[in-house]
Amino acid sequence: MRDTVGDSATGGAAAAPGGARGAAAPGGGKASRRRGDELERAILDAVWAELADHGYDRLTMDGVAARAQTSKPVLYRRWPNRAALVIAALGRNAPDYQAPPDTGELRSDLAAFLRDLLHRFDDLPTDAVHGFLLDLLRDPDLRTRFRGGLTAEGPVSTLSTLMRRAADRGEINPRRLTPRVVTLPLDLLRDAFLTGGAVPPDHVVDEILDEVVLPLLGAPSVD
Amino acid sequence: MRDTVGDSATGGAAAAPGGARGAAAPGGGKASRRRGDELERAILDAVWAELADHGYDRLTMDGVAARAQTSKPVLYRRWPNRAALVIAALGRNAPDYQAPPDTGELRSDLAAFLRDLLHRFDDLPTDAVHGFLLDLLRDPDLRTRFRGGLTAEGPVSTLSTLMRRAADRGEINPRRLTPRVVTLPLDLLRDAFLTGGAVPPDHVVDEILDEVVLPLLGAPSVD
DNA sequence: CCAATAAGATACGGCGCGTTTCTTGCTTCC
DNA sequence: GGAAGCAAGAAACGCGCCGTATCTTATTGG
Repeated sequence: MRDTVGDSATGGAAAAPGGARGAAAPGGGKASRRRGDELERAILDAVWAELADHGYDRLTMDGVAARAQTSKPVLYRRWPNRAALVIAALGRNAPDYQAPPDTGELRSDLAAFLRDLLHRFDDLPTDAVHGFLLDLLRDPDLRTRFRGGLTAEGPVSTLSTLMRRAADRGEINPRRLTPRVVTLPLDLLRDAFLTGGAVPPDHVVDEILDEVVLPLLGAPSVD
Repeated sequence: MRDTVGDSATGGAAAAPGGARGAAAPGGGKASRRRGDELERAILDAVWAELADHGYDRLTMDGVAARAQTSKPVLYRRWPNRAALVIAALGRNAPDYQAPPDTGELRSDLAAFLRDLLHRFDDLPTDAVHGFLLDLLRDPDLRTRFRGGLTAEGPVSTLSTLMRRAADRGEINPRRLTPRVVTLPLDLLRDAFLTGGAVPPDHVVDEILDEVVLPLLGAPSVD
C-alpha cells in the first residue's frame, strides 16, 4: 500500500490532501471549515443564487455545491433530493404572514393582499419559481400542502378573514361565502401563473376582482 | 471506400446482421419491415401503451422504441423530442370536437360539455396525463397553445357558443360575458386537475357551475 | 436489375443524480 | 491538553436516459 497512487480495485480515491477551496492568495481567505448552521446558511444562499442565475430547471446539485464551496454529500446529508433543498431555500424567504390589510373596504383589502402575494418572489427570475412549482406539483405530498395557497397554508385563511369581515360590515352577501368562492381568487391567480409562465401583471388581479369575485359576492363596486 | 467493412477510427459498429426482431419461431412472425404510416401508427400505439403502463414521467424513448419493435433513430426522424412524440400520440385520440350539446338550458349544456372534456382521457392513468401537462407547461410555445383549453383551441369557442346562446335566450346577463368569464370554468377545472393530481370528480363540475359560473351570469338556477 | 431511401441495430458522448470511499480538520470530553 | 469521534470536503463511480452518429440491410421505384 503505497501512498503514491491508489491501487484499490475500485479505482483509487486518493484525494489531494491540501484541498484548494477558496483562494490561497495572501491576506486572504482563511477558508476555515464551516459547520452546522453557518454551513447550512451558506448552502441555502447558494441555492438562492443559483435559482436567480439559472432558474430551477437548470439548478444542479453540483452547481449548488460548487457555489457554496462545499460538496454534494454535504447536501445529501441534509436534504434527500433537489426539491427538498429548494423548498428549504424558498421557505426561508417567505415565512411571515403579516397581518392582513384592513382598509375598511373589501376590494382594496383583497387587491393589496393578492398583489403582495404575487410579488413575494420578485427577486427571483420568473422561470425559477415557475419551474419549481411545476416540479412541486409532481409530488403528491407537496401537492396537497400546496393546494391551500401559493406557499403555505396562510393565504386561504387570510382570504377567509377578509371576506368575513366584509360580510360583517354588510358589504357582501354572506350566503355566497362557500369554500370554493373563498379560494377563488387564489385558484385563478395560480392558474394564470402556471399556464402563463410568468407572474401575472397587476391588472389581472383587477380583472379577477372586478369581473368575477366581487360581482359574485354581490359587492357594490360593480354595476 | 470499400463496401465490405467500415474502417472508421471511431471503433467498429459491426451489427449482427441477422437481426432478432420478434420471434424466429415457426409459423410465426413474418416480421417484415414496416414503413411510413403503418410504422407511425405502430409507434403512436406504443406511446399510448407506455403511457398507460408507466405514466408520462417514466416513459422513455428506449421504451417506446422497444415496444414498437423499432429503434430510437426512427423516432427522432419523426419527432424532435419526447414531448412532441407524446403530443402526437395524445392528439390522435382527441381531435374531433363534436357539435356542442344543445339542451336548451345553459346549465345542462355546460355540465355535459365539461364532463365530456374531463373524461376524454379516461383510459389513461391519471398521472400519465398529469405529468404530461406539467411537462408541457414548461415549454413557452406549448404553454401558449395550451392556454385556450385542455387540448386544443376548441373548448373556449365552444364555451363561448353555449353562453352566447343562453344570452340570446335571455337566460343570462350578456353584460357579464367577458373573456375572463367565458374561460372561467375551464380555468377552474384546469387548476383543479393540476393541483389535485387527478381528474376532478363530477361534483366539482357541479360546484363550479352552481357556486361560481351560473350565479355570476345571473342564471336563474341558483337563488 | 440497380439506385435511392429509410428501417433497424448498436454504440457513443454527455449530463445530472444520488452514492461510495477516503482523507482531514474541528470539537468535545475526559 | 491530548485523544477519540464526528462531520466536512474531495473525488470518483454507477446508473439512467437523452439525443446522435454510424453502419448494415430490407424495400421500393424507376
